[in-house]
Amino acid sequence: MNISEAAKLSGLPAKTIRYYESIDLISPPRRAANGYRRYGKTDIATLCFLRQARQFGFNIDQCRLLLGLYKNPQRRSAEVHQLVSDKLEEVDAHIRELGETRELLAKLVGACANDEAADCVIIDRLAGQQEQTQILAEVKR
Amino acid sequence: MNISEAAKLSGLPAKTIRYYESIDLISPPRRAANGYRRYGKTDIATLCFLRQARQFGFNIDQCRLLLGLYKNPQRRSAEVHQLVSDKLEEVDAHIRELGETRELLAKLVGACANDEAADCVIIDRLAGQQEQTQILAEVKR
DNA sequence: TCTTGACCTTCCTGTTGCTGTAAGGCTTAG
DNA sequence: CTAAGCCTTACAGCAACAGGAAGGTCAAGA
Repeated sequence: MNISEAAKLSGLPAKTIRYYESIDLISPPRRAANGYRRYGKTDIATLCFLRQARQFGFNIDQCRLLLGLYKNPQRRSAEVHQLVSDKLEEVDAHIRELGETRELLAKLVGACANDEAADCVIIDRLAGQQEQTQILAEVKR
Repeated sequence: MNISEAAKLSGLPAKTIRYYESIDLISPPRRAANGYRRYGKTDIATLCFLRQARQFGFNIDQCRLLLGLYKNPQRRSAEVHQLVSDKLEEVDAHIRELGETRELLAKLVGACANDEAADCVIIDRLAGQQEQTQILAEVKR
């Protein structure tokens, strides 16, 4: 099948498939006489695997590792487990960080007068607090 | 003061300050006779504002808007409120998305045998389920 | 037969928000 | 006089693609 059908079946844009080939994430497929790329079922399986892994938040390098394990019948499931639990921790850290940001933003939204006045708690907060003291110290000099 | 002191006081790398100037996020500072950039307290305040806004997750274009409001004494606090609550929603959406990913990853980690065997639930899951049926359909043809 | 439209190819550029590096000038201390 | 630690510009590169140009191919319809 041609690249557009491979794209449809795998759920990846054709552009992305070519890109993956260009960075040696997948091996170059056979070519038809006219130069068109030809994909088989194994290729589609690989592409699906990559789509899923990317959706799970693995970056390209991590996908490379996963793909290696996927294609290696000698793998130990513990290796896979390690990769995935590392990623889980990564995602957890990211969520915690975003959660903190969220709380701060929520406070700002709650504190803001939200009216026609120019006076704005948010602006004041963004302008900084501890920074202001630094600046005042500068001014006094 | 020179750029490196401005960097120290604002908490932004000197590189970033020059970058912000190059994309017209901040206005070019005065120059000393030797061509060095000279910064004053107002510049530092602006840079601090930007650092805070970036930490809150605002992208450069959003920072541009915020900065406009910051510098405009005629602003209405409602405009600021709007920008920030939009961002809050954005962050919430991001957190929800990551939360779903997290749950899926946790399930994978929990289901994996985590041993020396090659058999691995995670790999199977990443290889896809509904995709497999598609492939089987292909194979049968 | 010709043409139209839908494929396919490669190559180049742009995105976001910086960071790294090269190559060079200024300034100050020893 | 030299070494260090500033400063300058300009260009390249990161991730993970997306968009578009310029051109070749293929099947269907007038």
